[in-house]
Amino acid sequence: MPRYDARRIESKWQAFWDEHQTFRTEMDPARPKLYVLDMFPYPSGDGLHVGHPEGYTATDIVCRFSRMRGKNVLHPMGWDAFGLPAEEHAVKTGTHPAVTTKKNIGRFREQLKMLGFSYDWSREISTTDPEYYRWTQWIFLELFDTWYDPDFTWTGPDGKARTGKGRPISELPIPADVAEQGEVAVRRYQDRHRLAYQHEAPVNWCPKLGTVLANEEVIDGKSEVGGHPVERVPLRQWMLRITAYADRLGSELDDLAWPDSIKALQRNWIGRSEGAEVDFVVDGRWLKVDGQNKETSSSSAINPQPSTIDHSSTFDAFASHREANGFPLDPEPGVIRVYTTRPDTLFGVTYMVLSPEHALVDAITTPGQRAAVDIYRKQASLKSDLDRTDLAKEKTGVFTGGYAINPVNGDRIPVWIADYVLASYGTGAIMAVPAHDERDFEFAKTFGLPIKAVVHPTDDWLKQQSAKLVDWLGDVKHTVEAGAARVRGWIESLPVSPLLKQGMEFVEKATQQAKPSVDYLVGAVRQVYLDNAGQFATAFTELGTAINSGLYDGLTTLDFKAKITADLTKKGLGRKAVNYRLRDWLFSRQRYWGEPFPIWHELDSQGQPTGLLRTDSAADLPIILPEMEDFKPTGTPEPLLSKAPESWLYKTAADGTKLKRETNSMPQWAGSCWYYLRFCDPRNDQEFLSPAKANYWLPVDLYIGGAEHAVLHLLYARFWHKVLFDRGHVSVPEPFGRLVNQGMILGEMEFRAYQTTDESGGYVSLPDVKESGETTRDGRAVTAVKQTADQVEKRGDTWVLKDNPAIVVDARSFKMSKSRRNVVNPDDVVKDYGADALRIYEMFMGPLEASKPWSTTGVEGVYRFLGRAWRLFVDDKADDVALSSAVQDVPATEDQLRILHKTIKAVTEDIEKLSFNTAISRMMEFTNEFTSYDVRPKSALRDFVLLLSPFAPHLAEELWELLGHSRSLAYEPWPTYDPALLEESVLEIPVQVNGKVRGKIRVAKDATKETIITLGQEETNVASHLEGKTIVKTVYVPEKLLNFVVK
RNA sequence: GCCGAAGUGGCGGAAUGGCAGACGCACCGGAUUCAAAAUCCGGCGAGGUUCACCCCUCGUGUGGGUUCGAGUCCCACCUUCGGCACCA
Repeated sequence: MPRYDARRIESKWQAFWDEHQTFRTEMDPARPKLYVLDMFPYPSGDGLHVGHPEGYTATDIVCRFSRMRGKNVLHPMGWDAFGLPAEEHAVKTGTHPAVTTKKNIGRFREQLKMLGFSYDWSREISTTDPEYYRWTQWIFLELFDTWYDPDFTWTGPDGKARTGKGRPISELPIPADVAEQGEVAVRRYQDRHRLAYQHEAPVNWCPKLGTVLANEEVIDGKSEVGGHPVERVPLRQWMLRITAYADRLGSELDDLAWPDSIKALQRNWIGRSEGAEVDFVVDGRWLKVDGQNKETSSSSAINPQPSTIDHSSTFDAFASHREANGFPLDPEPGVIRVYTTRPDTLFGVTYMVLSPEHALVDAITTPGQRAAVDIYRKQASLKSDLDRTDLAKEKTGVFTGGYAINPVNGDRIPVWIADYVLASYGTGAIMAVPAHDERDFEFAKTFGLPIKAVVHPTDDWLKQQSAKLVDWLGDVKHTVEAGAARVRGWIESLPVSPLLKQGMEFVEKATQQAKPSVDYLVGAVRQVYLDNAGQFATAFTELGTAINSGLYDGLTTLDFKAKITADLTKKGLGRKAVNYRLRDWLFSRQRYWGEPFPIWHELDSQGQPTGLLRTDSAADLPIILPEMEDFKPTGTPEPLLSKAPESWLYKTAADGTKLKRETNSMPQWAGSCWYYLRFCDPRNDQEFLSPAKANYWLPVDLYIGGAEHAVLHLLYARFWHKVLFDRGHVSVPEPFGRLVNQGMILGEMEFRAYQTTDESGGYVSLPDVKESGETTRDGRAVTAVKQTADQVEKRGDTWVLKDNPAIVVDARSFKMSKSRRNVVNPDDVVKDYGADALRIYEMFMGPLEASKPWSTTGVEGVYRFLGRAWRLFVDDKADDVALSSAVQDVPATEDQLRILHKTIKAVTEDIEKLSFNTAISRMMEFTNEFTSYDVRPKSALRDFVLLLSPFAPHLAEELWELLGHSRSLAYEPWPTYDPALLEESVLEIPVQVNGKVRGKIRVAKDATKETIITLGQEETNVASHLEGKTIVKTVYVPEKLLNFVVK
């Protein structure tokens, strides 16, 4: 009984592919290449998840298809194997992370082979392999050896002209005053300019656990394990200067064949904004001595005497100095530099805010305010980023007592500190324009600061603000005849704000003169706005026309911005500036299981670091992780590697300098940033990648993976790639030409009814349950109880309990998770239905990019399809596996050829579009049709096997062998279709009357339009709809449709 | 709040502006079988009408619009999901 036996067939062909190295790939300049890549998996101890095979099957189909179309396909797989879980396992059990990792990789590899993916396994790599991380360290040295020259113009090997380039540190110009100070000063100067540099940055230190935590281990300010409080403590860190590349990372997205949504996500993350930097001199802090500016003495700063200082002369001195000397690279002491995207609102500045960490805070604070300022700064420093944003929406801040001078009009502006201004963005200081910025508006309202409108709002905005007035306009119109008194009474009856009241009074006046209209209302609201913009609920932050801005009045926002930026530049008081939301990349971790840095710290005679660095040479690489047995945290924020053996930690250089090794390790991103490069040349022990292979294989033509990597991994990899590009190691500017994000596979649909937890245990309808799902709207605790599909039914748009239709239940699919116990294990699916069924099911579920819920019965459906395909060839009632007698060497009939060629066309085009679900349904249709034939031409079935092979490769190879072939079909030419065979000799044309189908006619393919129209009119049902009407127009779409328009 | 994606039968989904619901699941009926499983054949949006075939009305989140014709294009809105969130 040779039923379709997936297990037998699949293990047979997996062994065959392994033995014959069917998918081994070599570079071949004579053939076109295709590089198809899956996102690098982390080999977790849980093994493969059903989400993995989704993207992997998609790429595998493309690869198998492309090989058959003559492409030289690179399709590799490897392991992103450094990372926390293996290390945590080591802390718990003492098992070395390398051991755990090796075991997990073994399991993953076995599972992937079980699914029949056509990887070139000879290229397998793991980031944890010293022969791999040797080159990760080498790339770090390249980053360390590079500085970014933003003004360098050049044309790359891609033929595109660029401004800005990563250049060798040896080419960094050293300013004369630095050079004068000697070699140490020069080295420190260079270190400040490298793409890899050191910086004090906060880490998540958890005193209770005695360890530093990664960001993903911190949830809501508490440790993920144990829920202990986490502190932010500053620690010396390695940073990568990704911000230098922010502009190119943004602009070079344009040419990539990536989903627009992912591009938008990256642009959003980079967050480029254009504006201006403007300098405000602090009142009383500018003294001109002998033509040179000099800060007033610190004593006068502490004891300023505003009464004796003529602040206009402060500003005059400052302004004339700037007029002569221009805008300096860094502001002078006593000058606050702000960044703004709205320089057109400079006339509306009513206060300024420094971030609590700003360097000028101390100097500017007056004695009277010092205590308050110090307390506030202390509080701000204890708050985590989270406290500063989510939890604390209320604006807080303290006045410093100091003032600065507005450069456009000489106004004296109070300077505050507040934590809504971030030290790490822009210049860490802002000019506040409460009338036209939402945050400033809230702050000003909280602290009673003036709000001065300098942009005339649009009518649309005024209308919106007066939405209630506009709504009532209709009533006003109707009541106007009744007289102003009645309007007045009506106004009095409303719960009005001062704004409304004033607006209404205006309306009332208007009604006495003419018919009221929206224009009157807008006029009223405008009047109120100009009178006091602070009365409104929100600030006007859109573009408008300048008011209260001196000579600039009447300019549009855009014109104003351009003009004032130019004017400020001329006076040396400001300049155009660009800022990014993107921050530099914190590149070090305090962990064991990561790549060691190839860096040494010089020590002085006391054994203390001098701050000077040395690197290992490329020849010293790899720097192997030290052997350690104890992976317990150090108990301090010190990295775990500081517990490494002395011999690993220390050495003495040839010149006698004592050196200590860097004890931070690299983050998991490091290895996954460049693995796609190594796959091109995985065993090269001379270079990270040979230029010939790079030129042949790069870029990756198709990259498929989950959207969770849409921002970080893809941005980091692009950044490294661009540095390697600038340094001449790769010749294409972008790593991934085409990117596709697979959607998430959710658990099976669940129905859940809510029940109260008290003894009554009554059901509660879904709308009565709070969004948290824990209590009802009136506060009773509830719990969700799973219902089976036959306990519920659909009523209208909602699902309800069959027994109690008043109770609406929750019907949805959830993300698969261990805690929810809805995880589907691919091993089980393969055991029950086979790898081919799993592959086809995952592709048949829906569009690749969409999220979709798992369905076990759906797997059974495609399994049945494979059984049908099998029985197309094999008589399952025979004793042996042999071709069915229905399969014969006869020519295919016209109908059969048409079906076959339609299928070839559809499947080919669908694979090209990555529309696998529709390709599969076309093959199902073919199978259904051919099942009904008692005689099945071998030639047609042969082509069908080839079409099926990318989707169900095991079954296809087996059938191919049954058809009498001795070689694998992996490199058989892909079937082609003959357009002439697609056409039917008789067409069926739907006939519409006024756009509604009223009948169908069958006509010969070559029938004339006239014949078709006549036949259409004669069709019985059509004729009945035409009766008594006049045809005013006849629309005929050739071979598609006929439509009569009648009256 | 901002940005992005998506709303089509009981379910997953299909449809270059041209017959809405291909294909699959579930369900129903029939054949085969001693019986069942498996398999094969057929039906399957809602309502009306009809012995039946037919035919009619409604129907792609809501409301408008463009068009001979809209799931598809335009405008406004609602809901769900994902991302960002004091970025000046």
